[in-house]
Amino acid sequence: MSERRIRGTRKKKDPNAPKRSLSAYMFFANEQRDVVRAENPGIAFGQIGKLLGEKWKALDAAGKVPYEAKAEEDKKRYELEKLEYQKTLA
DNA sequence: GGCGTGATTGTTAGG
DNA sequence: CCTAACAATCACGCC
Repeated sequence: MSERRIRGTRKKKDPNAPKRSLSAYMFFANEQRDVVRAENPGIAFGQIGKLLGEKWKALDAAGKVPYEAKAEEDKKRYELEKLEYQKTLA
């Protein structure tokens, strides 16, 4: 039953809440957003979302590499904040 | 020792 | 301001 808790009501979890990190999608979306939207002037968000996601994997495992790479480095970013958060929280 | 959970991340668009 | 598809994530805490 792991239905990704559809973001209905974000609840607080930690006092400092370091917030995890981004995902490969976020980095990929960062580039697609201006690209996809540029090719789809006036496209509705609902369509972009789908069209974006299908293309996301549609490109190539190596294509997402750069995004993955950033996702990994971003994680480290969160890793640090969370570490500091734990220490400061404790 | 292995497990599941929840929380979060960012984009788009419009009322 | 918020939500919803789209996807990944993945660290955290726990017995």
